Amino acid sequence: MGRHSCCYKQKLRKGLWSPEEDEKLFDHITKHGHGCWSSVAELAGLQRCGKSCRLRWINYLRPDLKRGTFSEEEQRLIIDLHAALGNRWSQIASRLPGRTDNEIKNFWNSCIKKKLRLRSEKPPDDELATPSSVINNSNFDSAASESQSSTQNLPLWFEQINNSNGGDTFTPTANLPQDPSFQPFRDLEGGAGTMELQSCAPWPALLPNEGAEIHTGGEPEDLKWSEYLDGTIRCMYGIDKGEEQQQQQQQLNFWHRN
DNA sequence: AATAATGTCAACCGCTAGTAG
DNA sequence: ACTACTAGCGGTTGACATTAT
Repeated sequence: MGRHSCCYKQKLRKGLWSPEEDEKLFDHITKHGHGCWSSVAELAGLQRCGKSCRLRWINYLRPDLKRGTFSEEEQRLIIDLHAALGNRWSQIASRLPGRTDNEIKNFWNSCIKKKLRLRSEKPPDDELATPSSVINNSNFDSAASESQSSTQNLPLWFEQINNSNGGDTFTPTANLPQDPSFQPFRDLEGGAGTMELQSCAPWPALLPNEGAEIHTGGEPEDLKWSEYLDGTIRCMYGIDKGEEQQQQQQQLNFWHRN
């Protein structure tokens, strides 16, 4: 299977949509529906490929879209859903009416990524840093079950960063590493593409699976943020590949019942 | 005020899955 | 079974806006 055929077509417009193009597309779809996307552009009198029209409709023109920043409730939901589903943005978006997968993905990659980065880069306050021995599974069990079963509470690490305004007033409260050169992942000897989540990782307040292996499929320096976060969250919540589908199904069943 | 650095977000790219012929 | 095509997805890019120096 090759590329989408429209990619080969010449003289099609790319880049930002003009108000006139938006109007043409909106008018056409509200009157006739989109039908086959590849024919929408032509029928609407647009020099665009069908793929571009579809994206513009889904991400911007759809009348049921919600605008503006994410509410706290939505943020909670995104974090919970990402913990359960990983980078399945479309599935996450399907649980947030009026929000698009693109929007959620952008939110995650800018806002939450930044918060995590801040968290991992801030040197710990000596009096607040807690040795890894404080971490224990009983702490995690209650927090993890709370996080997974409820959308009422943000994970502690997120609350801490969120409340810090991302500025100089940041005051970590739990489990930060003493060593500023601390790296959350370390190589396992002889295991290419395999890393271990260090104890006392800088972002979560509680770690369930200290020492759990994370298979990244690449060298540490090649680790992408999505993999980094996904691996982190899997480790935090004790989600292994085998159980993941089952958990996802249970979660979906729960949602469908409610 | 000018420039650089950083953040945000719309849009594109490349891929897979599904489907019709 | 195979091919051609579309829909949809997640990753990435790049233009523009904002903030820092």
